[in-house]
Amino acid sequence: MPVQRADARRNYARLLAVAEQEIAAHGADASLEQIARLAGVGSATVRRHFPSRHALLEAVFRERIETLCAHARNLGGRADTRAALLEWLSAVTASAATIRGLAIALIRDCAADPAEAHEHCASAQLTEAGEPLVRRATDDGALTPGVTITDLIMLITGIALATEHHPDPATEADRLLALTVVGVSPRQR
Amino acid sequence: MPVQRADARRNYARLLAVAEQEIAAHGADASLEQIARLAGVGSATVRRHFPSRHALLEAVFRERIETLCAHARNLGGRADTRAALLEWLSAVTASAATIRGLAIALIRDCAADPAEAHEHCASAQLTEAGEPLVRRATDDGALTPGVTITDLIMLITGIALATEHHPDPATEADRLLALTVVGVSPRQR
DNA sequence: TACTATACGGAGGACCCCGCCACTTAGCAA
DNA sequence: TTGCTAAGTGGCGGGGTCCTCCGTATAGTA
Repeated sequence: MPVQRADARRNYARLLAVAEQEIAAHGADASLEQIARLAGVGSATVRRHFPSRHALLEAVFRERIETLCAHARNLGGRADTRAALLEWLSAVTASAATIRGLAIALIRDCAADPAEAHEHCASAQLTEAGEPLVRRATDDGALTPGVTITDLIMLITGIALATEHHPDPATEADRLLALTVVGVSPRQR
Repeated sequence: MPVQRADARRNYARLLAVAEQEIAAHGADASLEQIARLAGVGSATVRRHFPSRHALLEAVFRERIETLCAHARNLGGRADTRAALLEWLSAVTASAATIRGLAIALIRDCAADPAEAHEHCASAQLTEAGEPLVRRATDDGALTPGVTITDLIMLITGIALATEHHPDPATEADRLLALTVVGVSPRQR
């Protein structure tokens, strides 16, 4: 198969740039039509490059997801496994709460079209990257047994969604994450 | 002002019944047009009785919200303030996770049209009803100081949203709530 | 330069939300 | 019972989106 044509690549890049702005401005259900208009292409071209809205979201957030995964890998060597996990969770929360549409993309692709790129979708990538941190923390006794990386990511995306309409999503999300980590009940002895 | 006309009341009731089914079937953004069609009325009639989609959601979930509020009041006399609060939180979680659209309605009306019935919207009602439970638990030292009823409701709606696409939302949501209450880290010491 | 697969844009159908306006009808009064 | 009137209704048109299909332009190659 020959490589993509030059104009196709150009359009792809322009769409991605425009989409990022539009999603930041209007959330995960920004108008695809509007994105096409701003990028100066026909609406069919959008659908050609991104078959589904979800595909577009994944593409827009890919870099950020990869950064988070790299962050997790970097933390893999830390001696303090609990601190490492918490730092990463905090970073993920910050991204999910700050970048509009990311949280929705994360929950949606759990239940996206089945058998459709289910290996390297955003949430799967995060799960895979975070899993070692969770495992090490659990082995150290720094994490309640039974808590999975999936649980943690679900909690984070939930927090991000719930704080989306808050005046200051980032700090509120971080607060809620802290509560979740420590627990809502005080240490009883 | 004269009371509503009989036909208006009839249409209202039919719309409410149809809307409940449609929202259960298709989520919070079910088609208003379709609801009108199924109820056998014009689409304008829907908008007349429910000026906004959010108004419709509130109306559909009102009974359930009131039940939850009553539940909270009933628990107000319990000696074990911690158990009372937890029971109520669990009940709210179950509703939010089970009844499709409820969680979305709850977060949306936090940031709904400002100055618009902000007193008796669903989330405000829940907040008001749950507040005494939280206060009593805090006074008893059964709740980490600084945790507010708003925090708890946000966490719950977040959990409900995040588990929406799970095969078994109710149990998963309850699991996550339990984690949140206890905290993700094991008791140290 | 000529050809062809690749990529494109726009038209058209289906759906939805929304506001407007002429018409129907419930409920009251004579 | 009969009329009246305002509350209530339904449908239409405008504007928007998503999505598919198809004729056309063009990048890359021979």
